[in-house]
Amino acid sequence: MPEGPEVETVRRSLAPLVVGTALGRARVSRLKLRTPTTSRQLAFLDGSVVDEVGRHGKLLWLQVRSGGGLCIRLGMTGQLTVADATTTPLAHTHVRIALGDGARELRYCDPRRFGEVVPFADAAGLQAERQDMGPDGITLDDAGRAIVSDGLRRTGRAIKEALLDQRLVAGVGNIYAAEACFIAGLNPTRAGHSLSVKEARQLVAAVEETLLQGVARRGTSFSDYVDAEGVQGDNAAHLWVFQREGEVCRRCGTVIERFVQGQRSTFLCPSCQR
DNA sequence: CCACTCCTGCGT
DNA sequence: ACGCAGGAGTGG
Repeated sequence: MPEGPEVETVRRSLAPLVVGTALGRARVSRLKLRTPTTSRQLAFLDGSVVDEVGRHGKLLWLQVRSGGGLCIRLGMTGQLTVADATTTPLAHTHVRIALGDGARELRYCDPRRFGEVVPFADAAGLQAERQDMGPDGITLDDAGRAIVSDGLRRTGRAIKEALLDQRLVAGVGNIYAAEACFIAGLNPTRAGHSLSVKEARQLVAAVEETLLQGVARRGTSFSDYVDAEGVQGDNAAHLWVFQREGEVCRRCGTVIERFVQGQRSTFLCPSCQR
């Protein structure tokens, strides 16, 4: 569920709740996440103070003073929240880590268990988790923009599938890939190498625009997604095409179409997108 | 490149 | 009962 903007919203809402706070004991359920993690593996965090909450693409991490920490990938249904420790956790809460004096705790809930909570020992360990990711789409600089637009023009893949590849640009998922293609006026099935230089640049600009809009609206919530305080985002009401099959294009009035591309749903306006 | 897999839950 | 869901890896 969560893409870059949702993860960034979690990061921003989580940071003030945990930075400068000591982590306590971690409790992990027996049900396995995509990468299994045990309470034992998280024991080294007990007593360390959180220095930073970071993000690159859809990867989120908490770094403690020793330089170690915790990487979190939210998968499709992950929620990372801070809650009063006396409240009953949601079903499918797999990890609970006490905060400060223990009145509150950090909770990772993930019904489908496609996400993961993985410890890292030091800066090199964190770097290893970030290994194969391209530049972060929310914080692109000129060099990053060039890497992404050049990468698009070099691939024979369909542009929407290319945008979903985290090695090209990190943080774009199924919602924002479809939205970026709409904003750029490009059919998602266009091959990357069919793009002119200008079209590739427009697509990169559209990726940035849609991701930044998502952040500004605190994420897109259809069902599961909430920030660290349990608050939903407002972006769903502002989408151009995603999940709007059969509705009319907000720009031209043509009926939005849905089809399957790379085993994922894609949406487009057949008249705005060529 | 494609199909399939890991899971649960919800809407039709 | 079935199709579908915001992710990502694997194996053919």
